[in-house]
Amino acid sequence: MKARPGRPRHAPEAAPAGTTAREQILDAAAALFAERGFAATTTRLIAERVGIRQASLYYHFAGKDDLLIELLTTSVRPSLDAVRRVEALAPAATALYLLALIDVETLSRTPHNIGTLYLLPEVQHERYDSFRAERQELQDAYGRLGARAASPEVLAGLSAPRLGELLIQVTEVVIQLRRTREPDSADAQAIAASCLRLCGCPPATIEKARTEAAELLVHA
Amino acid sequence: MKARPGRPRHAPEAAPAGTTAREQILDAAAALFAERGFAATTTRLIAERVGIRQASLYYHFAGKDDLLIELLTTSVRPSLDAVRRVEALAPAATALYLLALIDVETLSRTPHNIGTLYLLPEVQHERYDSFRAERQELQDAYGRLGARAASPEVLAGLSAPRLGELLIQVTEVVIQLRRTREPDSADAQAIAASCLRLCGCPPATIEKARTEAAELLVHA
DNA sequence: ATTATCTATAGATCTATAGATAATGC
DNA sequence: ATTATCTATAGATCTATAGATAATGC
Repeated sequence: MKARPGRPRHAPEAAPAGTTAREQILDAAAALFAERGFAATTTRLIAERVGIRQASLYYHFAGKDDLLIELLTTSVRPSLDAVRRVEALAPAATALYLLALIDVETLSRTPHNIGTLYLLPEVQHERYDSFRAERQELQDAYGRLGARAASPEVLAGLSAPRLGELLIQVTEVVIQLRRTREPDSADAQAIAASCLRLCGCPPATIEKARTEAAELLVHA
Repeated sequence: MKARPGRPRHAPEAAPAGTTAREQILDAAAALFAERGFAATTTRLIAERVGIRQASLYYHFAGKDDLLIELLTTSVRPSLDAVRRVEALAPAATALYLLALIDVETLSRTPHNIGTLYLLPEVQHERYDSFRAERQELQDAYGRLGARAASPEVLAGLSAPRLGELLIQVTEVVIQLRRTREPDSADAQAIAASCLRLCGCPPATIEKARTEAAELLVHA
């Protein structure tokens, strides 16, 4: 935590004050993993961006894998926290709207579009099981909320788990979107509304959810 | 094209009859790229799967990049063909439903879940510009059809390009879905219906689109 | 003669470890 | 003395090229 002693770096440089070496490394790794993928990112590249030598990474992390694991787990956390805060709310349409909104805002503001990491092929490996399990929790929550908010005819053609897959997929459009532009709050509202629409909620319900969600956000 | 002469392979083996060496290589590369990503797939691994030596790949392809380029371009083609067949149809809801349906079925049946390749970080590189341009065409078509099918209140909050992003994102849930199970035609119908619902189409319109689309598919 | 493969290998990485060293803190 | 870095390097790749060779076709 405290960053004090130790031999100085060869590059005396631009270390943003108040960040530990660990944080600097994770940040550099996040940027590179998101941009070029995991396998194509070398430890040398990460070190260069931090301003240290390649071998110095190993003082802080046991290997490249550990970097990705840490980045992945800290990235779902905020969404799962949002689930806990939101799930008990009624009506379900409002809860779902709010979850989508928070999720999209989080993905929008995360440095280096970290959501991209979910898409890396490496994440399918069992080494990252526990991350995928957390992600599945989030998806299940979307499924439960969606099923509560959905009209009966929608549910006839779409089980809760399938709904969860669709809804999380809709919110994550923001990851793709960030590749071409900076998402704004109109994007977030549009995405959250799309979730409800996909559930078959009528316009009045969506409008109500929108205002109630805005209300709830102010009070938090 | 003809596969005849040439020194025999060291592995006398299981080459599926009627496939050229080129095709065998592309197929092996597709499977590996989809499973482990581009950078993590070595030319040796591809060659092993084909049953040839690593260096023999270079007789057929100039390098790894060319493999990915060829796989990507042949993978959007069918969807763009579907756009041309479908775009002029009326009502727009039926056209959109049909496009989504064809697209989902294509992605469902493609060997090795090739859609996964769209998600590879390498594809962001300018080397793959022309693929991304074709992909953008498809997205634009979704946007145009969606805008024609959407209710006015939906369009108030969502421009055609944004709608395109959302709709293509919804259809591509099938890529994620294939990672855990074999999608069936109920999945395809549910996804196509979700596209219309997201556009704010009322249930009656969706039902009509579904039957009309089925009708049109039989006649093709 | 032509073709499709093979063997061998150069040159360029890349990850991770071993051990030295330049700071601060006590 | 402790800490965080450094230098140096082993060992394991990986891509791509050069040139040889085992088939078929003429």
